[in-house]
Amino acid sequence: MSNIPKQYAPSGVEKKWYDSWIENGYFSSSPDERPPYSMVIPPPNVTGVLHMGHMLNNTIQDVLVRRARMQGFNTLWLPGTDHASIATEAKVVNKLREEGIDKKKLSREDFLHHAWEWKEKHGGIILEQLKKLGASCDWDKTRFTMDDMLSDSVIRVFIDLYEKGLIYRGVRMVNWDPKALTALSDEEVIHKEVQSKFYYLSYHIQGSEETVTIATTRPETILGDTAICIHPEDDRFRHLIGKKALVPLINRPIPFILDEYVDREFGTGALKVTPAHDINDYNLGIKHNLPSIDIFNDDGTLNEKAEILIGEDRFVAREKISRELEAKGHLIKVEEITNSIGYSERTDEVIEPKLSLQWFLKMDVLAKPALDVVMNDTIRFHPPKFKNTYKHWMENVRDWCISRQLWWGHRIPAYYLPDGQIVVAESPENALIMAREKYDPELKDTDLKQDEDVLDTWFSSWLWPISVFDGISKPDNEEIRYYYPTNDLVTAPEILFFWVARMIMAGIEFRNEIPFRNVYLHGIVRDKMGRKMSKSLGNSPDPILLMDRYGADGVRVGMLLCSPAGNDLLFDESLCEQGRNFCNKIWNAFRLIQGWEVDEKLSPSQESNTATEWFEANLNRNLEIIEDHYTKYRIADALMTVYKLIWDDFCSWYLEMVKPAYQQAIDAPTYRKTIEFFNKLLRVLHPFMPFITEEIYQEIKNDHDWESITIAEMPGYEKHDKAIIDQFDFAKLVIVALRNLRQEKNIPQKEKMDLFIKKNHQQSPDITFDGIVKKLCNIGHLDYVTEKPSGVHSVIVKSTELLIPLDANVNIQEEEERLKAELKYQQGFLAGIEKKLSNEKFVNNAPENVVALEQKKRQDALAKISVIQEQLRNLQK
RNA sequence: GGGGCGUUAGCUCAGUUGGUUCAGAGCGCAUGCUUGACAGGCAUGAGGUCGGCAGUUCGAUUCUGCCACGUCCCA
Repeated sequence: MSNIPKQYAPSGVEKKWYDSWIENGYFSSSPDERPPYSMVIPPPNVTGVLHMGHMLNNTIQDVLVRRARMQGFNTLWLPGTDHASIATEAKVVNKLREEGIDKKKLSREDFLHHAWEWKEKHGGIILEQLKKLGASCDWDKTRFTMDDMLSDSVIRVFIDLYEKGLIYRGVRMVNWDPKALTALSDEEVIHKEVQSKFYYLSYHIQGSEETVTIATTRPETILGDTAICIHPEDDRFRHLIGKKALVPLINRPIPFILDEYVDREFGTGALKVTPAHDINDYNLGIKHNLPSIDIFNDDGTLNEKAEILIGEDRFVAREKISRELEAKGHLIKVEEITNSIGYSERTDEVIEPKLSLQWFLKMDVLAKPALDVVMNDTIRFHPPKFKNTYKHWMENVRDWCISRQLWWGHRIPAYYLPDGQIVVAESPENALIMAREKYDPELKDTDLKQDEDVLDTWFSSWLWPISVFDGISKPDNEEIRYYYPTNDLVTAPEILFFWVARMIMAGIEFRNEIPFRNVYLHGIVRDKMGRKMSKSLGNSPDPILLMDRYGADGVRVGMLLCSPAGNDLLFDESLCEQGRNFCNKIWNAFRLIQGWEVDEKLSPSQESNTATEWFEANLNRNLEIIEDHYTKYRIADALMTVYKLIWDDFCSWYLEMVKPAYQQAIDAPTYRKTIEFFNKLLRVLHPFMPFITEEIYQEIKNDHDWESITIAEMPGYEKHDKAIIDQFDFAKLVIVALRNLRQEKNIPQKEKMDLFIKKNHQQSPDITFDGIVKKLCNIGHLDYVTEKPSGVHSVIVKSTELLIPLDANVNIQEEEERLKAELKYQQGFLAGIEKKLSNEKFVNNAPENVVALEQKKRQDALAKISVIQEQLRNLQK
């Protein structure tokens, strides 16, 4: 034993086995006659580095995949990354700026050259990091959303949807990011409550001395005002109908309109209407046929339509115009209010609602079937509570703005003719052919101009489970037919709509089949104070350092222990410590067993036979429980069950039962049984802790076993004997009671003691575990008695009395108090049951078994009471 | 303002059709353990009116309603 270190050292072990797994191709998959188990990774951004969210997400996936592999499925976990238009373009632009290069001066081709260079250099970091975690992906199948195969799919899908009339181009109010200079989808806008100023401004009425006061948080937008709206039933403003107000500073006359949209209680009850810069005003503008004056440039500065403050940034303009309004007497007062402001998810810039010509995908047709398959459990969400959230979103879905004013991404395959006609085709050549056929046979290639914009990144991600198998372009290829639909998807609820919902839509639309059967939604990793982990707070541990410190196995356990499905998890490094300690526990069980000397001539003792019989039954019972947890996607519970099975049942109970005395040998049958148990336990544990289980498996496996635990068979549960488990549960109570007594009476474990057992109420002794009780409690003589001897201390377990002769005098008074308290509790308990049983309504209405149960409880209580009473009488003798 | 989700031990969470001595787990905490697998360990123990108030029921942590608090989404 001396040559095995006392503490498990993961560092060398993990690299060694990961390399070996890859070398042997255990994670590679190609279609064959076995049933498939497939899963696609939620592709991380190429800009990303591994954070705690990835750790959790990928640990869960790896657990599912490794288990499926051991269950004999042909398992494919397909890895990859997405191109992250906005984030990547921002990174590349910044990098170029640091090198003194201005993006605007580059051609599209040159810029893309830089972007690809950046991607090749940094884009694979995160996947490399996942290997350290032990991720059992098929790396040969690694995909990227801008690979040719996947890009083709995106373009084909765009064309298909355009031809179906689901994609259209239109002017809409979009969320404009003036920093990234692109439109964003609704989902990319984060609303925050902020303190704002509420400016009360008075407008002169044309041809009158009168004024009207409106309130706004954005005084600079008055320059785009085209009406003032009042409630039709608001008497305060009735006399103004038909007159015109003058926009301060520029004196543009604008009409009054009537609409019930106005909240009479809010502000002054008169609402300025700026259709170009507010979504609600925009809708009012359409309804009342108002002109729309867009006063902003794309970068958020004012343009010539504003008439004044041209070229100023919107926030500078706000300050300047408020001072000028005040100087000219238009500013009545300023209030502080909190309101909700939209920010760009990527750049944190305040979103400017902006009218703009964009490409949209109609959602209603696609959403309907995608909602149905979730509501009728064709696709199951785990936990199912997210069905509600999903439903709510799908029933209120709005058209998806899919164009982005960027270069990095899939360029929209729309081509404009000189007269503004549009053709949509997969290549410029095809576009030209189509344009000639449809519009003008004389057209030349230089007459066509391709749309400058690219598609939203999610417009490629939504195809991911299909496009990674080339299932769009080659719908009948072997891989897509074999691996699709995938089995499970593991992701976070925050991208339920961004991604999950859209994948479901795409699956149904393009394959007429759901993309996955189960969606496991895990929470967000937060710090232990409940704050989201972020770079700026610096509260996120570096996963790589964590794995160096605690081992990948330890960190995996740490992640999983705090991650019940669907809940956010408060991560604490001490959880990894717990994982590491668990490794050590297993390691030392290995040391113990490895150190045993085996004697082939010995036959097993009665205790060892009982122990193996019990553990076998107990193991199977736990395998059944674990199976049930997996079925319900309760990964944390499955792990905790294994954890307790190994630590408590195997190490603390079983090994202590069969452990030979100091410097004694163990008999061969018990030894072999113990190795067999250990082997099974390692296999059950392997999906959670792949490295240490392989390390030990390789040491204890037999010649006929699988060459690696990664491809070994996952133990299934067998029918087991429940009786012996119950017998042991009682023995356990006895052992704990005796240990407790030793501690109370200060009797060292080393000191042998004798034990008399008195069964009551005609119960006959069950001696199955007596040998084990003697061994674990260091009992000298164990005898059954019918009368209580004198000078013994007694402990009651159920209705059995344990009687221990003690040298020291028994403290009668203390004993009496203890018994009286116990008696009181039991009598109270009995009274409750009696009350229930004497209630006719209960006896008549409750199911038979419940009533029977209460009667049994009464019997037990009565029995126990009589034992206590007898003891009290004996004490007083 | 509208909606979703949640509130159980000091912390993080289980509790599966209302009924077992059912109020649980892990961690933490307390007390005691130095030879012989493991102090990254062993043993024992203490902690909760199941957010509040009503209701349904023979019986509610579990079902219903209202309220409070937290959190997320939408406007």
